[in-house]
Amino acid sequence: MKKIDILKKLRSSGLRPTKQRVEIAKFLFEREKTFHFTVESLNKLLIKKLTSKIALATIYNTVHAFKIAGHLSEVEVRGKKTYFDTNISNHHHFYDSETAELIDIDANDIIIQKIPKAPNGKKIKNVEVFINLKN
Amino acid sequence: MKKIDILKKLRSSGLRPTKQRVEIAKFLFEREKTFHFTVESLNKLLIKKLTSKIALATIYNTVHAFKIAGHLSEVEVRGKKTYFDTNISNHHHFYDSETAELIDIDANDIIIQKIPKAPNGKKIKNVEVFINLKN
DNA sequence: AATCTAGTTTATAATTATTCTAAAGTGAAA
DNA sequence: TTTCACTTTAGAATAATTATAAACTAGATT
Ligand SMILES: [Mn+2]
Ligand SMILES: [Mn+2]
Ligand SMILES: [Zn+2]
Ligand SMILES: [Zn+2]
Repeated sequence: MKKIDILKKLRSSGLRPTKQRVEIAKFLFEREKTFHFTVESLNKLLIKKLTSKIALATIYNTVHAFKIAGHLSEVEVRGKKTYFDTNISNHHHFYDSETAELIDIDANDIIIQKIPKAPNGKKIKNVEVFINLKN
Repeated sequence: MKKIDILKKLRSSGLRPTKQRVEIAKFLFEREKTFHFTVESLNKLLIKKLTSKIALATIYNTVHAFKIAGHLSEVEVRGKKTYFDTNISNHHHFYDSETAELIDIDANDIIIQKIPKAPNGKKIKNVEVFINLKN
């Protein structure tokens, strides 16, 4: 992912490209594979990577803006912390509760044959499949 | 659900049948249909139904004990509060974010035709399907 | 370049769901 | 009745998140 794309992600999220935001955006989006994280885990990784630390509030604000702009999605995981996902396409997850780790499942790797119709007056927005793992 | 079953639920959860616990258990389990709730919503309903109010800590403790004993299950819903479910069988949910309401889907009403195999050394514990609704 | 200003970062406070604590209450058994 | 382990309860503690407000910065304007 090029610098110009990083700047585009920031601007399309209504964020001016400050030093902190560029660091966060580069860390999130300059990678090949999906990245699943909580604000806490992201913060720890940023501390390891950077020389100066970024205030938690800035990380919360930036992540939130990316989520609103659709550059990050939120994954519902049992527990108190919110999980975010750099994969914003429609997809599913394995969840390994031993390691608290999420693993992507491509939408095409799950085929649902039968599904009930939505309740009266409602439509289906999306279908999320969550596969819990054990050892 | 008979009084004897209520007492059985309490005892099998390691709880002595006190006045408060019996009230909570009757409210949760003496009903035909599935009941989805948060501790906050349960508390509000109990206040309406009962003359004396039960301490929040008692509600938390009792619900937690029922969950540990397997008499309640926990449903993962986007948001900060924990949702509980009197339906402890394997099943799925519609979620209406407008009303913050869960609706049960019988396990037999969803058939998954294709599913990826679990990662190395792991097995599938269970599969949860969550269908988000819109208007 | 110096100035200006809206937007930003940060430390800290506030909020909220949940859990903990410790003091007072209860009830079955001795 | 007395006892004592178990309970309830109000309030304190905790943890994730959001809000606040003062100091700072990036760009735009002179
Ligand atoms: Mn969660
Ligand atoms: Mn949740
Ligand atoms: Zn994902
Ligand atoms: Zn249910």
